[in-house]
Amino acid sequence: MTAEVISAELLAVVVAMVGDEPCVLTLGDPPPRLPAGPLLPGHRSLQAATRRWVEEQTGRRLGYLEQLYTFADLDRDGSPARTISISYLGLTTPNADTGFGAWRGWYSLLPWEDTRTDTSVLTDRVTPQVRAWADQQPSLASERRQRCAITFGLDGNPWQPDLVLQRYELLYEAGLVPESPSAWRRPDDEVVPGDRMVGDHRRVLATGLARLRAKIQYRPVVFELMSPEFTLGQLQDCVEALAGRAVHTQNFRRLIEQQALVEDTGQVDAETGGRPARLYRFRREVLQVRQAAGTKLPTIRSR
Amino acid sequence: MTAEVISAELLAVVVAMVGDEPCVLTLGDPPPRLPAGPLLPGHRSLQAATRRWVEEQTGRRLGYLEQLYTFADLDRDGSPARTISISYLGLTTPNADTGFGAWRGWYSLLPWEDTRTDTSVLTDRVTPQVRAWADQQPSLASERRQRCAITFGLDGNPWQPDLVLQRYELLYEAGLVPESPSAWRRPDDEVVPGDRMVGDHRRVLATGLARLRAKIQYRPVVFELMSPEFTLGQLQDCVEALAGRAVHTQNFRRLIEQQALVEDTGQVDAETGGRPARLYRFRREVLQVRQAAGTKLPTIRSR
DNA sequence: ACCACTTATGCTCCGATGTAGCATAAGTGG
DNA sequence: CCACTTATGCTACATCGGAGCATAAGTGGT
Repeated sequence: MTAEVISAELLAVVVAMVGDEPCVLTLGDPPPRLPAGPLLPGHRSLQAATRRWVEEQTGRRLGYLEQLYTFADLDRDGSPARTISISYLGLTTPNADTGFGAWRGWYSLLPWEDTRTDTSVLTDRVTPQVRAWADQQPSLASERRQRCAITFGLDGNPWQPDLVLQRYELLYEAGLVPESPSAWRRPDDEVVPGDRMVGDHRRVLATGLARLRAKIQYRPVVFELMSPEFTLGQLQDCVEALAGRAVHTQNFRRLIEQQALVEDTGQVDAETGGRPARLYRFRREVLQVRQAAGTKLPTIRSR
Repeated sequence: MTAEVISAELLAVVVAMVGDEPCVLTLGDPPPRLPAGPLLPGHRSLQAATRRWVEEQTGRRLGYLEQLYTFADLDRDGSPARTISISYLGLTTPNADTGFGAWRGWYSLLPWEDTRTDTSVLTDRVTPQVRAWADQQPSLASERRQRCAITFGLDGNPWQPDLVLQRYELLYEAGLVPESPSAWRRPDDEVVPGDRMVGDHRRVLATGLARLRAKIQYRPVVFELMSPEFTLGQLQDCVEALAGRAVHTQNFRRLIEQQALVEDTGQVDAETGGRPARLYRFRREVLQVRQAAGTKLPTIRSR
């Protein structure tokens, strides 16, 4: 009974805003994959190893980086040798975009998660399939219906943006994503829309998205995705893109201001298409003080 | 450049309430250690492996179990071969206590974290040492002072219960815990009180405690530590023990009731030493609905 | 029986916070 | 000059959270 021989791999979900779209850094295709690499003897720490691999494979330096989750189920891929995957979430800006790899929109990979303006993907392509799955097995129907209603916000339940992972897992279980074994060779129209990724990378992406959506509610991490100076409108767009939903503008501004998260630069951006907006800068000092207190976001406007 | 050969180990922080004391399951001594074991080929998943090892080593079945963090820094111990440690947080009740291992009070291991009634450890033994460390290097003093003030709630900053890990790490850096290399052979009175553990297990414990304190604020996990029926007073004691601080009783009750987390059993417990208390039962149904909404706790009574 | 003390429970006051909407400012392109 | 866009200021109102007062119903002691 000796310990299993194992190799460990680092997996990075690197997020940046490209225009109005939240994107993830991917390599190769099709299907695309996340930057990843094995843990080597020279690596000092897991975090350092992740930084190195991302830099080597994509030519990009990461700023913010936090550990996400460690996966090691036996059936992750077909192979008998087990790989432990330690995943990280990184945040950057797409500036100086000289690297390799492609910024791919989150919502091309998980389209049902974008409920900012158009919920037709959700209501037309996902919800019906999910409901059908629930009713498929009469003995489980009531339990499944409850679960669907909560994770997808059906039957009067609220849509909860940060249940990303629960939604993906339900779709996987239901065989509604092509990665699922039970979706083997299902035709495209019996499957939910959204580009697939290598292995379980789409699940890892969902884990990252879930974490990020949860985190922006209590830590000022949004600013890691902004350029040094920005208007409150841009900041709001960013938050809305991440959360996948619209926010009450006036309340958003008040909240940001009263928390003293930003300071006025005295400059204005006239390129807004409307009244020029003031430019602000993130007050990095608050990172010290706000270890716990965090950014609060106004809860979401009902439409 | 092949992948490093590695073994992976599961580490469990298993928590239960023994009387009024929150405890962690430990083995051996001195110094005590957390239940742990290598990942073996037969293990289906990391979580299953953790369950097995805990059961085998302590004779206890776990209920709630969630992944905490994965450690793999090169300098974790002296050895050149790297071990990846994947830590889990488990919650149980100490019922049917037939197993091996000892329930050891959190606060014998991290005494400064208990600010429920007596803060003398903190104010007499920890704060002065921490302050001294900050002032030790004039060039870093201002930065360090800020950090100390925030993590330990000095100079008007609020005490934040869930900064457990930050506090431990500061003490470690400052050489104020005997585990720290820079505390090598320091006499006991130049070190902060609290029993040490094997390796970095005390850091892992701090990670678990931090997670738990954060989590009880937004998920109804406290109930995993309660027996099936309990009074609101017992529930409050449990929360206070976990958070390490006192809570306003009336507000606590209001909060629990208005969230409909519990239901009245119709019975009473006359053993309270005062007016008999109603017995309640956790409404397991809410686990479904409350995936995100969570238990809110009233913030803390000022004394 | 009465008293001091303990825990349980009900209720109110008030300030902070969050939600929603109205109104105005200052640009753009026709 | 007008219609439209985005930015920004302000207010009314509901809800929530924090703190305290008051009462209920047990205990043990004299």
